Amino acid sequence: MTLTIRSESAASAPSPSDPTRVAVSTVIFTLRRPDGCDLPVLSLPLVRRTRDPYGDFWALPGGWLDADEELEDAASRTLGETTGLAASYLEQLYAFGAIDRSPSRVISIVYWALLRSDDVDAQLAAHLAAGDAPENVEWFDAAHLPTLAFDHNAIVDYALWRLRNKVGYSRIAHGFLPGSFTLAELREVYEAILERRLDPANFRRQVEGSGTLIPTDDFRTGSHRPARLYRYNHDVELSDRGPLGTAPPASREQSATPHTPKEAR
Amino acid sequence: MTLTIRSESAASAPSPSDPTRVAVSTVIFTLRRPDGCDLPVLSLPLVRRTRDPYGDFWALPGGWLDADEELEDAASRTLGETTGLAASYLEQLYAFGAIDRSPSRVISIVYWALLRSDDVDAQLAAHLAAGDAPENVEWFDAAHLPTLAFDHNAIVDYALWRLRNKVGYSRIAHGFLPGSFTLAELREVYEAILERRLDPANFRRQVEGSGTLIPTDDFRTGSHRPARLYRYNHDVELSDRGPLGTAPPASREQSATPHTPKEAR
DNA sequence: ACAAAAGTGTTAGCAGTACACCCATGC
DNA sequence: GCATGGGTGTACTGCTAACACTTTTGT
Repeated sequence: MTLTIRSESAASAPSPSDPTRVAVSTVIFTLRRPDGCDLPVLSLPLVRRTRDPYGDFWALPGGWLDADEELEDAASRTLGETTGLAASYLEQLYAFGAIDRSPSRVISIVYWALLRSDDVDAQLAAHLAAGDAPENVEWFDAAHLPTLAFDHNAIVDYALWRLRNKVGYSRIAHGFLPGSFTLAELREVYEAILERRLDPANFRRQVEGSGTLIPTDDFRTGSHRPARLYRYNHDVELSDRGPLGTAPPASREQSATPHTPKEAR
Repeated sequence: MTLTIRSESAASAPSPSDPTRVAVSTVIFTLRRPDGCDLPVLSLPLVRRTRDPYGDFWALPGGWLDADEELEDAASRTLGETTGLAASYLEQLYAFGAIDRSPSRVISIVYWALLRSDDVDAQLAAHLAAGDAPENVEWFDAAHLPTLAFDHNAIVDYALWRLRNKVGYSRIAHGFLPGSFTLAELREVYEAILERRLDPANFRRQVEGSGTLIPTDDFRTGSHRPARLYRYNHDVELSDRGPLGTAPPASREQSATPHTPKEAR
């Protein structure tokens, strides 16, 4: 007698009444400088839920996965709908599917993203000027979140852990910055993420020696001695995500191109 | 005018005719010593598909996610159905959901697992003795796979990358070994995974200094000078998976407890 | 002139590597 | 005895942390 083993989708499909649904959510990080404070802090946008379950709770931006939509596109879409911006970095975080995380069975495929600080500031200023700020979206300090809907607190914790880890062996810190920046600005990003001061001298040597930065001929002036501006060297792509790194939709375009926010339907 | 932004499951559920289905597959690694060869090689079990799409192709073990089944349980279940064993290590790898990866939309949440070599050898010997070896399951050398069904070749590549990475900063190598083992056996595991020889002297110092091993009073005899047996120190759990590390089902029980393979239905 | 940030130099310590060497056992 | 793997000692190298120091600007 021999075993008969099933492989994926070899057997009949699940019954159509299967209530398992797939959602895509995104933990969106940026760095914001609180008025008066010297060090920027990690912030993320949250959406206030309008109905049960968890009505009135804050939740991660997200939505149901469209049948003909790539996972990463769904993350980009909801990110754009929430912030009106395009991410400078986007990566899958984890698939959360515990049975009890929602009254009905929901599999959430969660992404995490970075937004350039200047993009965010510009968008907020524009909303302020036009008076059309979305009223159910708010930016929160990542270190002081309220109780969120579902398991979203745990999800943010995990995303923070990944960010802090990844900043050590990859160059994602550039995701918060515009095309050119000073070493002090880059160091400030690292300090905000890692929550500790770094030696300017050693930081300079490390990052200069890594070959990931190209010095420009421009300088940032304004206070004290002018600082040279650098830009990211796109030639060196370290194998951050292994074989997945370059394979998926290489939408490594311009992060400066803001989405057109979809207005209320 | 204000934007109305949806958060996950705030809006109405997708139409019930939505054909998106969720599957769970697992890349299962073990180390097998090819007859005569001195160095063990990474191997994984594959399942031959019996129907289209990709009929007769080899594929990763997996199946549809049951509505009332945790993701990790689904991985354990199909792993047990395929091998008759329980994994010594199990972790989520990635959620693959490209639209064109299957004729119908399938989201595959893929796990990766380790099996103890001695468990696998015992199971194979038992099947040989009883003559009930499953005919549609076969072990393949991870370095020389045929063309697999769906995107499973890319998935295995990614799993291999994760394994090779993780062996550097965590102690998953023990997942291949029984409760007690010599340093040479542990080193052999590292050498097989990393595909390069390691200096025995330096390897000893590194692993002894890490505090992850506890020396026992037993020795492995048989050839030349007896070698001390060590066992894994379960007290030191390095934060492999961050906040997710200890939270999920802490089924860190005995890997020696083999599943009862479910026979053909 | 002075404060403050940009940028350079120097040193100590630590981890990884290479390799020479002794120890204990089976044959 | 001798081959073989177990186990120890030691020197070298490269990276990091710490910190003294020079340079260049705004005020």
